[in-house]
Amino acid sequence: MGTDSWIPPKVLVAVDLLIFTLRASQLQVLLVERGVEPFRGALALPGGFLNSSEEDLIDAAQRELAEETGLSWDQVRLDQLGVYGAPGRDPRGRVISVAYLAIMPRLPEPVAGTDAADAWWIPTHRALAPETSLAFDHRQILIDGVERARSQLEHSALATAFCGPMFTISELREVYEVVWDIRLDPRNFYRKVQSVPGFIEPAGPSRKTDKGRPARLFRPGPRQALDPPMTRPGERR
Amino acid sequence: MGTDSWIPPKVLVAVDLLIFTLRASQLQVLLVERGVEPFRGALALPGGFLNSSEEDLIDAAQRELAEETGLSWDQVRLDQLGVYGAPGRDPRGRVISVAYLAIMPRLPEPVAGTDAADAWWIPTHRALAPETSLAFDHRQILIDGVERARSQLEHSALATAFCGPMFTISELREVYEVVWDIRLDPRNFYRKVQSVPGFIEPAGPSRKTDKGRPARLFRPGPRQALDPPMTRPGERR
DNA sequence: TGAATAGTGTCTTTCAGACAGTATTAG
DNA sequence: CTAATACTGTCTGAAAGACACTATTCA
Repeated sequence: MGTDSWIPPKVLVAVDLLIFTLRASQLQVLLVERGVEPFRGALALPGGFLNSSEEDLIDAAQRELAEETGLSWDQVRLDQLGVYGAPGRDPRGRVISVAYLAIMPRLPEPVAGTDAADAWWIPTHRALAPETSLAFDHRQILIDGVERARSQLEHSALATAFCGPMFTISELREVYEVVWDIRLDPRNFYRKVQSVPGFIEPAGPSRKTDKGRPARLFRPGPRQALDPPMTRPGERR
Repeated sequence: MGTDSWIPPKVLVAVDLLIFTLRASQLQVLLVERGVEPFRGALALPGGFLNSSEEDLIDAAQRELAEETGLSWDQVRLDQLGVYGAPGRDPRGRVISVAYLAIMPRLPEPVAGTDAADAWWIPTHRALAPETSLAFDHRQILIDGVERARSQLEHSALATAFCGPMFTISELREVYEVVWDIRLDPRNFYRKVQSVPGFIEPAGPSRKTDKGRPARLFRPGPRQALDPPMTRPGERR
């Protein structure tokens, strides 16, 4: 349209990571303190620009994930959350950012990042509190990511990603209770979760201890899409 | 990391549109014939590059939508489907494409595009048939878009977007039947759809004619998220 | 022993699906 | 009238939620 001399603009492309985990019975997100302008000193999602014109987006996300957490490829599933590309979102110029969602199993240690001495787990409710200011449009990305995680618990086996390779049904129930911010009946949950084919599988006759009677251990099953879905109470009606 | 002289790469950004509608009891998608290389002569999704560094992504999508269909802003809802940015997807160089999903009401006329004498409605099953070749990775985008539309029918009021401002419950049912490719019991659907609060509202005492008894007219209700959701049969168990 | 958590059985309510039957139009 | 579609009523089976009960551990 118009003259032949028009040339489409090129823009910078970044990837940002929403890394969620469960700590202290809270949904927490990994945030870094920015060491450079803009937003120096503010909290932000870990991320960065593409390394080269040949780097795939998902590869860039996995590279950032490895840099921040030490976890690499096939240990953590990355889901594309969306693109954030409003013209004014980065004061340095036009940058569009592709956000990825990652879930990490509950870990007792702080972060254990490689070059991430400036990274912390922050409860999402605190990260989203009015007094916390996040760089760029990362507050909106975080809001969208929490909502995505909540939704994914219903229809996918995402919840098991919050647990280790072995877990009890109580631990799995805590994932739902924390992310959805509700209480679930342990007995109904117990049977419900086992009735979904392929969701979880018994993991040997082993057991585990905590406070009362030892619980059976399970591992994630083969199914990614849950059918029938886990129904979120309070959403109905 | 590394030297200070490293400069992140800039890439071209495109928007591509998945425009769906219902025609002849089929889910159809608007495709254009490419007039230039690469993929000259092949079918492709309508789309194009950002106009300028200051253009917002959604604005670019709406601009393309207006160019292809004449429909503008607030007439059609656009949902971001995702980013497609594999390094080799465009032979011209690195291009990442943001795909948007749009639903248009059923229209009797062909296309009525402005500059789109080379645009056609194609049934999705034909566009996805092995003998049809689509440019770039547009086949994958189409696959993802169809799946997104199917999923959205369950949890959102997207189905009403396929209808005009007034519709009968039979027309709404046809949307579900076509997109999900199933048959639904008209009587159960009739009550189910009215029991979801805010989904549809009676639109005056008016009526409409087709073949048998005239049907009441409805209009879209205020709710975007459906609760309880419409359940897709065949998905359960 | 009691406290705490794991796991089972069972009842009730709710809702999706099946389907008979009535209402209103065109021909 | 018949054919066709719109709409209503009712039954049934499956699943969600409530909750009593038993099992197994620790202190």
